[in-house]
Amino acid sequence: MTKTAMPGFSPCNNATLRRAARKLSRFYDDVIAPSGLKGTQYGLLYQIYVGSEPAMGTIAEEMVMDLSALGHTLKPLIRDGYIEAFADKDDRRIKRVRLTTQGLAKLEEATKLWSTAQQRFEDMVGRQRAADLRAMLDEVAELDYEVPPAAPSS
Amino acid sequence: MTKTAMPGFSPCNNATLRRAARKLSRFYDDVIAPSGLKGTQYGLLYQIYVGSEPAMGTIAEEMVMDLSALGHTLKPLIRDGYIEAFADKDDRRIKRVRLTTQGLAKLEEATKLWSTAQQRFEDMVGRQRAADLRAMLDEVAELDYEVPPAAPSS
DNA sequence: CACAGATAGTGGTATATGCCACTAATTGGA
DNA sequence: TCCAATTAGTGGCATATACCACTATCTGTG
Repeated sequence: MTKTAMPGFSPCNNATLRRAARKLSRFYDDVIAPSGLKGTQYGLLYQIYVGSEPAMGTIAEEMVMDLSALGHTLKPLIRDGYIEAFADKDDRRIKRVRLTTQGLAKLEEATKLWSTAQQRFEDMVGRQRAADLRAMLDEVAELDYEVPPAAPSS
Repeated sequence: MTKTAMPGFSPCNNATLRRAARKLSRFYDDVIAPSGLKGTQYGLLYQIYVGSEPAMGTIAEEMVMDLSALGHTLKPLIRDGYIEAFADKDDRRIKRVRLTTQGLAKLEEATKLWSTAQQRFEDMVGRQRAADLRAMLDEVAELDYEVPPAAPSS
């Protein structure tokens, strides 16, 4: 292996993406912090808000998140009274969630903070470039990767 | 608040970035899995490899990662014998790390797998677009956000 | 030299996320 | 109708990551 001096950070798309995510998350987290929410939690509340009492599986799919991970992440929000869960009327396997009154208030409070973070970020990179970046990232999140089986012999 | 139908996933740059990171990480993780490493661990081994017995603080800075987070992440790799730590000769506060023989072998093994993931990803989005994306993400990771103090009165 | 202040890491705690094994509920046949 | 296969979530466990409080070192200055 050769130790080549790299332009930028690393040629690895994954490492680069994660690195940027760490940095940007910290920024949004810092700005949203006064509300008591983390950026991820804000996003989750928002996603639940825009959905119509979405099922957990639906949210997981939209957020490209593992279902069990979503369950774990939801817990603090339920514990703090921002979200409530209930079984679907027709299919009791399905668990739906909605914001509580308190959750909606918290979302509105956090949205004000979020706006300043969003604004500041877009002021720095440019509104259009931010939109382009999001489009590219949406695409990455939607790709159909098909991991090749290790032994496709069978 | 108005529930507007959004193009793409969410207008939030942070949520979009994290979502893409989840998806891409799972892909790289899956491909690298046969080596027993996670994508993040691979990236860390690589970073240590290209550095010259880097100090933890240096790695944390390069990876835009919290120092304590790095410490936690390093533990399994040390436990498994891929990395070893030692105190800097001149400043005993500084802890440096290097790959063990085993760690180097593992890095080489994982690099073969990583290449297929990297290749497949770039085949899907295009080599140039991937490079553009990385450049944009590098920029995001390097931005100087300056969170405004809540009470800038002083 | 002594000490206040700055630096580098550690450990604890909490959220973020994923995989796996398992349970509950539903559904599609035979 | 009844059971095998499928679907939706849960709980346990492990890594990823952050912040905070604390310890161990250095360093600059009187």
